[in-house]
Amino acid sequence: MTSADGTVVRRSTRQRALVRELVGELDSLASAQEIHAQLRARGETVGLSTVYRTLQTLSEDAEIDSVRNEAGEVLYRQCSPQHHHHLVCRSCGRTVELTGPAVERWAHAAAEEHGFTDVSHTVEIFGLCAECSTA
Amino acid sequence: MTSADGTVVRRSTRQRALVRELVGELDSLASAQEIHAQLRARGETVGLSTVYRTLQTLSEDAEIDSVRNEAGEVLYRQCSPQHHHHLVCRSCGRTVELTGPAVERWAHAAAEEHGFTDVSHTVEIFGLCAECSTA
DNA sequence: GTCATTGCAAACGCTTTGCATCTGT
DNA sequence: ACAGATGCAAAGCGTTTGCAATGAC
Repeated sequence: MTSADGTVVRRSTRQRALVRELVGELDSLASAQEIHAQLRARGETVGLSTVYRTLQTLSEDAEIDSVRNEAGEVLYRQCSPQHHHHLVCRSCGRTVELTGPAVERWAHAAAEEHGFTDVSHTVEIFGLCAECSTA
Repeated sequence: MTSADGTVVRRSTRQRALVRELVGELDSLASAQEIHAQLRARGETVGLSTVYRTLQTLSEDAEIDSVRNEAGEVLYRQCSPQHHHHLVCRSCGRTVELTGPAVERWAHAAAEEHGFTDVSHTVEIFGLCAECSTA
């Protein structure tokens, strides 16, 4: 349901707190399955579907970011509130946040030039980080 | 296997020709399933797995481009040989090719600055095209 | 007490693969 | 004839969902 101001009501449960906490500690993008595995590794008992559902709602509520990797998996991470993009290591998942006003401008200019409205864009850079390059 | 110069050998079959032809006629991105459906609609008999495999090899051979949409499906389209990006209409699927040397430079510079190697990037702009905006 | 949330197992949708057959070379 | 290509059905894989039980409010 939704409360008076239109905000969706979310109950605070043990599972939700666990997922939020773990995502907050991440220093790289992680899939729902990895997050679930890490929680279980800590001895916590959380259902996989609960992790999926929680990550979805957290993402909807803009508490966390989600991107799709080249393999089609959805990866999550808690990020800075401002708009930005990611530099992602294909091997270890480490991420670096990038802000690129130039890219934003380019995207909007290109879109408007072709009469497009309601523009959004995706920019992801994948590569091997320094560590994974040498390993 | 591979021929002397390392190029992968591809036999020219009826199915391969059909897929290549249909993709060549596309004016928007299409999934393997859509391509398969269109071929069948024309009365052609091609197996779905053959379409998948053919699109993969065409993509490997750089004859066609592939991108993953927000739903996680892989979409294909025949494109100009040079590196470029897409401006895609969320409503009708129409695409416009964009070349943005500035973006390429930005992506590579950002990656190298952080010690990343073997860099690739994805830049997709989604919006509503002029027609779909007014409709 | 209500109703969101949970957890399991089953279902889903896209894609890949095993394997016997077919076919380009 | 050899080895790639095909097509079917089955498997894979990440993700979603139905449903009864649980727990937050």
